[in-house]
Amino acid sequence: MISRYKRQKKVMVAVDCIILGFDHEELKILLIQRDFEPEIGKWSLMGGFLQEDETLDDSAERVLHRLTGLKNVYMEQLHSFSELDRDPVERTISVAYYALINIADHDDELIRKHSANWFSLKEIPDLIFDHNQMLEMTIQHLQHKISIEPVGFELLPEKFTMRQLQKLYEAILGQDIDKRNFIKKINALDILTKLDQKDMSSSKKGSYLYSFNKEKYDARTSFNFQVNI
Amino acid sequence: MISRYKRQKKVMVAVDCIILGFDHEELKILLIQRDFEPEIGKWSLMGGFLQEDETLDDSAERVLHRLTGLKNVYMEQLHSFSELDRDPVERTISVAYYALINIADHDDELIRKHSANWFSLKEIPDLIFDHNQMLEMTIQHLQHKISIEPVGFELLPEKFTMRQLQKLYEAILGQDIDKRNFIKKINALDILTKLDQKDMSSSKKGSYLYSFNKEKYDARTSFNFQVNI
DNA sequence: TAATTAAGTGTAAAAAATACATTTAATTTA
DNA sequence: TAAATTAAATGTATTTTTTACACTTAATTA
Repeated sequence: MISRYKRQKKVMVAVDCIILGFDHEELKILLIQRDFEPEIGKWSLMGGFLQEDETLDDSAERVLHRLTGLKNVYMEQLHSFSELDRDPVERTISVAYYALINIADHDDELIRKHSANWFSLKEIPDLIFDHNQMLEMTIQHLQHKISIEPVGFELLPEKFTMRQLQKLYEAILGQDIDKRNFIKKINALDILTKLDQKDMSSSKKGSYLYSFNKEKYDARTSFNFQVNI
Repeated sequence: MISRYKRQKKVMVAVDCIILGFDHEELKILLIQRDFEPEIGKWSLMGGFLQEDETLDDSAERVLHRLTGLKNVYMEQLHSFSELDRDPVERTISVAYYALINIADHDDELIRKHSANWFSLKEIPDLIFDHNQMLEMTIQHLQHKISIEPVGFELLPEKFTMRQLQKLYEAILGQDIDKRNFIKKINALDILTKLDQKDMSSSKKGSYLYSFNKEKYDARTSFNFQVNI
């Protein structure tokens, strides 16, 4: 009976990474310019093929590491894409992952080597295959995810100002938020540590720096953005 | 350069279906007893291999149809599983889908033919491979999903009572809900049509039947269970 | 020392969530 | 035929959360 498997066709499996960062109060995505066919010269997500000795998670981490030099980054599987003609060369299904990184941490050298570039979400070029669709799905997912988990901090440096945090939420949600209500809500969550340091770069007065307090977060019984019926 | 693809190994891709129904105030899952190796005799999700001429969605629909006789059912991709040894016969990645069906609609004949059975979520047997994990992930996902989309109606007959709807929410969320508050909240959503008919099977007084009103739902600007920051 | 700039702060009103118990409509039983 | 039974149907007061909205503060620069 084990021979049943033998009769089945195998397919190519790729992994594509939606790598997001936050810079100058904007969400940005890291794209590479392809130096190989098909679609040479066009912009694309960083991707790679699933190897025999790795899981999809492994594979996505490998792809991310190759472009950014980063490991142990927040990364999640998004969705698998399988339209028959999505890749014109050969039937390939692609499993998309998204990564949230502190944009300051990436390796500039590697990015240059891959002809990669950070793009603001407002000026995304035409990407190859179904990569625009993957990006759109990621943003939708992230808008939702941020209301149920504090994933935003993955995109910030360890120390950040309230303004930075608010601008990040605004960038992800695509809408302005009232400053006083935002601070009230964040404080109510009780997941930040207010530091004694100030960031002096943005104003004369300076603004206090905060850090995400994982202990406080883990101590919560629930993350209070959730919905009740 | 196109030859790059040629050097890549292909893998087996399977699709597994988590088929959920609602009966006797309980969430149930449809499992099959395997009549082939490996793990012959053990309970398992219904699955199949991705064919060359179909997308993953197509494949999942085919698998669902083979076991239930149903088409055009609510079904969504859940997650792709890829542990190296998840299938002992051969490296196989599996893309899990979940389907929500009206349990009365399935084809009994087909179910018998596949030695399939409905199991209450409280008495799930040990399943093959990582199928228990797939089921757990589905339930978690569904608990979340139901707070942002009215997917529950997929599990009910076209006409249902408020009590049925409440018991369904309770079954999915795993907690009791106050009857008055539940009705208040559902009515506030304004997505039901109250029918003139009563269901007389459950009480002497009878209880009014309702149907999901898709027009009303689509007319909403937002589904009000969502979260704000 | 006056002007500038972003940071930091509070309150009142509205909306939503929660806790909670009695009445109603029909059938069954005495 | 009256009384008992059963599940359906319904409302209100309290608490919590969300929203709208504008002035003061702390430092630097002119």
